[in-house]
Amino acid sequence: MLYKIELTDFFTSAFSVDCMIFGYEDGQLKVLLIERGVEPFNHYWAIPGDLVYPNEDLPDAASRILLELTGLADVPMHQSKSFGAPNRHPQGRVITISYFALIRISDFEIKASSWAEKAMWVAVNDVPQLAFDHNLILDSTYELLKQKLNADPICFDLLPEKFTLMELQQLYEYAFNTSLDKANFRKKLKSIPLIQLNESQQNVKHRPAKLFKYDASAYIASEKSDGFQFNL
Amino acid sequence: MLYKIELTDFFTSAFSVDCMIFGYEDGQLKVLLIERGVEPFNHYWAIPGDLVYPNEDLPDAASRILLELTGLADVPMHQSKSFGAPNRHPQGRVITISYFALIRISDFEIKASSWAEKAMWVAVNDVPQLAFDHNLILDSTYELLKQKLNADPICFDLLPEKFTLMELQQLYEYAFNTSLDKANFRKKLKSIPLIQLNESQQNVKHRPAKLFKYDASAYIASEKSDGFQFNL
DNA sequence: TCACTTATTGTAAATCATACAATATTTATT
DNA sequence: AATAAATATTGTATGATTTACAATAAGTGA
Repeated sequence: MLYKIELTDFFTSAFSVDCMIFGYEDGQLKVLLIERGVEPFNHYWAIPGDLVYPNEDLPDAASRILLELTGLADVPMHQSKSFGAPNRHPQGRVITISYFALIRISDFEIKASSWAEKAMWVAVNDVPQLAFDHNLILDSTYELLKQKLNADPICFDLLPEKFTLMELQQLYEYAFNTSLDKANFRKKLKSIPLIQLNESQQNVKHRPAKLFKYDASAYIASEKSDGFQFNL
Repeated sequence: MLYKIELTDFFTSAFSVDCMIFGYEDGQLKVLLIERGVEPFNHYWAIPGDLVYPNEDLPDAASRILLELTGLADVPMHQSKSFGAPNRHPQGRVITISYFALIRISDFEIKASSWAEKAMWVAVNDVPQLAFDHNLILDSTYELLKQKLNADPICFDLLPEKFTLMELQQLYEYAFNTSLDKANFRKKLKSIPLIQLNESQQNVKHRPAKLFKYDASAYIASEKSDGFQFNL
């Protein structure tokens, strides 16, 4: 490390990055939280985050947090809102830039980093009171995530590589707290390039569903509207 | 002022707010830029911005910039992205949180604040090379603005209070660089509460169009979808 | 009054959304 | 092996929305 950093240097004014890690498991959209072990807000659950290093770009700081906690690298980071109310941190002025990442829970185990022992997946509809203004950050980020789920094919980052159409539908049903018609949902999916595999679900006690893969390159190739839509 | 602030205090690490002020005039969507009078980037055009004061919340800083430059208060501020590349500011680590506001150009004159003498409205499609990473900031904010123009009825913040449907259409045509069918555009507008006034355009050398007002309270009353749409 | 220009409304075809029904395919049970 | 149960998958009819284009209306200026 090139810099010797004292806490007192940060706490005249500092910036942090908070990183919400979303995953999908057991039919629920979940976010990875950690239990704080120090004051302030000792023993509160919180969004993982850290101060930004002097020579570190913001997305790099967010990726670092993700890596330390999950061991995952090369995951796209989505910037969410920034928060800077003067008293949001009791010990000084800290502005935080929030990010979120979507990962496949099955792809990894929570890593044994310093915080990671106290990490927990929590369903987004079941989040407790968090440290600082973290409920505010999480709520507004969840709203942004929902917007992006409607606008971009990022749902596939949450699902296993091979998934059934029903799993895809249930992800949307959970995220938007709604219920969708199976037949009509499949018709909407026709606008998205999915590859049907010659494989089926295993170990279900009924007719198994076909597995599908998302064809990202085909999606990129088909240039999307990008223009006027007007859904006021 | 409660705080004595030295530049050297800010420039170990500091946060700033940049505030893009959009207006609509002469059929063009424009943004208010200022010419810098100091190094670095002396004589470059830039997005108006300032360091955030120690006890100031971020939207307040953005509103302060808007007020100083235009004399307008109580204008909703929309948060855009934050930028923090380590070398984006040659004199130190400055993370900026960007905001934008939509105003009616006709409502005001540029105020004679310290910067304001060098302020200029520039069409968003005709922005020169700017100081720092301000082109990046402006481009990503314009994208965000377009998204919001499709999702929320904020277009009316740009138009005069009384406007013709053709003016509204031309705003969208300019913003999305497209051309729209007049008849079909009006059908889309049926989903938005507009009040037709008993007034018409003045001083045009052809049949004058009827003037309309936007009925914001009626829009709020009609709860909007908020849910699943899926425009992938 | 008439030509001109733009505003405004209308209409038919195509496309998409919705609700629901029907069929298909597998597992579990007899 | 036949059948029931459960879910997957496809189909269809209706209505709503979008689209392209045409027709009509209502001002201005000569």
